[in-house]
Amino acid sequence: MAEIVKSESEGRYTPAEIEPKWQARWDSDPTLYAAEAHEIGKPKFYCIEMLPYPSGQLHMGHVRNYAIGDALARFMWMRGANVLHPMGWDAFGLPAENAALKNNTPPAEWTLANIAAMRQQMRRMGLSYDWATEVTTCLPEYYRWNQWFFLQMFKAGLAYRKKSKVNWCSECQTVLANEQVIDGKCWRHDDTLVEQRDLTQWFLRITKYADELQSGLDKMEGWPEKVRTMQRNWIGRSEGTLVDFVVAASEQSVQKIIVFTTRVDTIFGATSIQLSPEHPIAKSFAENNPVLAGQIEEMLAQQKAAREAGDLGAIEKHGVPTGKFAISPFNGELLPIWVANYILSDYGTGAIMSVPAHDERDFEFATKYGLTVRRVIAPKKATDEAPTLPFVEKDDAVLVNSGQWTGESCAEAQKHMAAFAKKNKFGMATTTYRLKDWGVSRQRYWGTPIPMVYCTNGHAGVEGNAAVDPGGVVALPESALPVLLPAQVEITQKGGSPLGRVEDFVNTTCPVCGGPALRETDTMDTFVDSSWYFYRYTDAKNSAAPFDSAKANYWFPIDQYIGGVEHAILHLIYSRFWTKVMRDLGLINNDEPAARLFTQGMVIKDGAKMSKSKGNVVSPDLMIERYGADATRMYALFAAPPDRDLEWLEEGVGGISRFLGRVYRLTTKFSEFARQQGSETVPNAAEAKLLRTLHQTIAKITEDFSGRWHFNTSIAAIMILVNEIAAAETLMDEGKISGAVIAEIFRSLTQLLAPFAPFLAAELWETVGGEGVVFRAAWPVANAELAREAEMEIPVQCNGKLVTVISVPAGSDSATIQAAALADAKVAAKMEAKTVVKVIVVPGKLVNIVVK
RNA sequence: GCCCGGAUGGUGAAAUCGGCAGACACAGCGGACUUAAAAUCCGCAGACCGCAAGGUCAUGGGGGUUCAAGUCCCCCUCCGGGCACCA
Repeated sequence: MAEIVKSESEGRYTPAEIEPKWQARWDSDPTLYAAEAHEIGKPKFYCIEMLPYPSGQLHMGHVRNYAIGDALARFMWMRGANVLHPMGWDAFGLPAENAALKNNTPPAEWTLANIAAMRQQMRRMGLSYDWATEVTTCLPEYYRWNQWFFLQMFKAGLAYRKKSKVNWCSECQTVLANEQVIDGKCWRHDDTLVEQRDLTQWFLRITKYADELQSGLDKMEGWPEKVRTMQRNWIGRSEGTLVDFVVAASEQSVQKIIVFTTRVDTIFGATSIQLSPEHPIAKSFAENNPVLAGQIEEMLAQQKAAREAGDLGAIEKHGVPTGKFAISPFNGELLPIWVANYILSDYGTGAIMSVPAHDERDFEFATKYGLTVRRVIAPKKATDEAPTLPFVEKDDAVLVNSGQWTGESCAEAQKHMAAFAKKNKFGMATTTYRLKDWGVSRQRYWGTPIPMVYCTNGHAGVEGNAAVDPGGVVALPESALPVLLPAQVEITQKGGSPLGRVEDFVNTTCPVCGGPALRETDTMDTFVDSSWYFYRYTDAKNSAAPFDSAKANYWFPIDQYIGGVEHAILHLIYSRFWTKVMRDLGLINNDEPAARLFTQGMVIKDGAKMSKSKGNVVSPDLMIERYGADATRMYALFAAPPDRDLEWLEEGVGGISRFLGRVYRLTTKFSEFARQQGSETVPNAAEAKLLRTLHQTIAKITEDFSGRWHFNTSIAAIMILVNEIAAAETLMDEGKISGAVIAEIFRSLTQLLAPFAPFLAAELWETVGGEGVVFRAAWPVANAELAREAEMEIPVQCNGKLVTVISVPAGSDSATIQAAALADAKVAAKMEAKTVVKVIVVPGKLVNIVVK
């Protein structure tokens, strides 16, 4: 064996030198992180982290998100997959306009400068993105396809205009989608109450897919249950029955009140009909009844106020009788018609049947106004006392006092009664949703122009408000795309769409008649941009189509999508919708965008989410400067499992940095041996021990990547390995560990580190003489034989309490273990003067001796 | 109100299938090296009692199942998140 050359002058670990060196090398090789041709025959792996808004600065939440995705992408490369790992910029949005106001910089300039800065930060982090596929949503080469999709949806009847109540944020000076209103406040301004305004706006018909969006969730096993639950709640599917109640003695034509109920089985217990104050029939009753009209106005005002306060539930229930009656089609009974402030016009039909005996709210209301309460549901098992009202159970309950349905279970009766209603043409089973169509118009500048014009010649058949809509709505032909966003725009907070003040933009010609026309001056919600961006990654330079279907079909669905849970309702529902639309347009084959979704936890400092307002922001740049990118990202993976919140402790980053320094020192010190291709010999005890830990570590990390993603324990395992190598340092110095073993240990260690600390791994791979790029070197395979322990430590308990730990040869059977346990001196002492009742031996785990 | 998470040392956490609770770190304490400090290395460390050997108590609380419970079952508390007069 060669003499060990000790190098006491080995260099210190200096990430500030190592990292820029490798960063420059990687930058100069555009193929390094590029996906390969589809024909390559490798399994594909599409790994994406959610694209950031280019605010100008990466924050720790980004670092954590990208550290997870980057580790996975690198691991998959090392496992031989064809990996697509792209990055892009969600570049339209209000902050650019705010910055423009503040700094007098055009939004485009501000945004592109931020992108350049953040791209550089990402490089500094050592993230493995294929920049050739970069997507920037504010560039015409991208947003022209938003416009193209909008035209396809318009043609398909999925994009339409309507006047309706919309959410208005006075701070943003724009309309918000329902999904952007959080507890009655703006998603960007949590101190700004959202107002309700009547405006004519563009909507996308997401409700057409409500059923599929809901049912698809059941099959999405690769998504967190939490996200699926949130989406289920949001879509709010509800199965029930529509029932027509005819207004008795209608003077004019027959008036029908259509009621939606999920409990048609309780209909014999209905003792009144309650209308929403906006209900057309309520309004018709008010026409000749000024008192009622005034009361309805009051209730409308209450609802508006409550809606804006974000707490509809807080309204005190209040109603007024109209003096009119409706006929129950099931028993011909006359029910008084009321108008009530707790009935919402935008859910169900805006009218309910009130069943006080079997509904909490109806009971409260009936009690307040002294309305009749009639019991029509009873527990299946008769009890001495009737249950207290309201009795809302429907399982193990049956109908009473309900005509021919008396005695049926609630579930049976619901089916039979809906069928009866349908047969007799006064109702039917139906499904309603809480989900509303997606309002996409924004009265802002920095977004995708909507490719529609209004012809001043007013083509026939188009409805519209003349003030807003001077003429007919005309879609531009595809050849007119892109509708470019004008560069010179005065940004003010004055309200109204900024584009409306750009005359060159507004005035155009009608593509149908050639006459003068006005352009739509609203822009699209930025969530349109992010609804399909990951398809564009697969063919980012395509100027003839949003993407090539063959390419998208190769890569989709996304194998792993990683991001924050804050997008559970917004981006993650919109992009599922967009996927289904694209599928129905024949562009793609997949029904869902992502096979697996992972939502990482937040980064916390001093017990609160990092934010400027709390002053607890830690800058990634500062961490990189002090400890290096490797230590920074490795800490983000080490400090907590990825799905939990992570407390940022700078001392912890220092600890990781020291650990990496130890790895660096040991590896460089023994690099001469690591370069040797030693011949296989039978390992001695110390060698076997090192190899055992190594192969256990390989097995553990490989498993962590494929299942639990608990990278904190993966990194802990690497630390254990390094601690053991350090403990064997003297033996290595003395030549008692063969060069072949040293080579295997250090090479594998370098590879195990590669997904977590890529800069150091690249440096050490060179040091140990590894061939090619470490991120493409085949991931080490755990050798079960080498990983096996020779001896097993078996705890011995007496009545469940630990007495001692014995050591037996690995693989010993129960009898051997039991004999060894009973032979132990400490065990014998414990059992003195006692009777052994039972001995439990779990091979490989423990022995428990039960004594009396 | 309904639905999803979560609660383990001074701190972040580990225990993957019911089998030694606290791996791996951070902070702390002690020591080596140093004129000194930093860096590095070695060691100690759940709480309580005890000089020690050792013992007792401990995974938010209370019950239960089991030879054995952080882990399973029942009830409760607190924290985070989602939905909510949704008929």
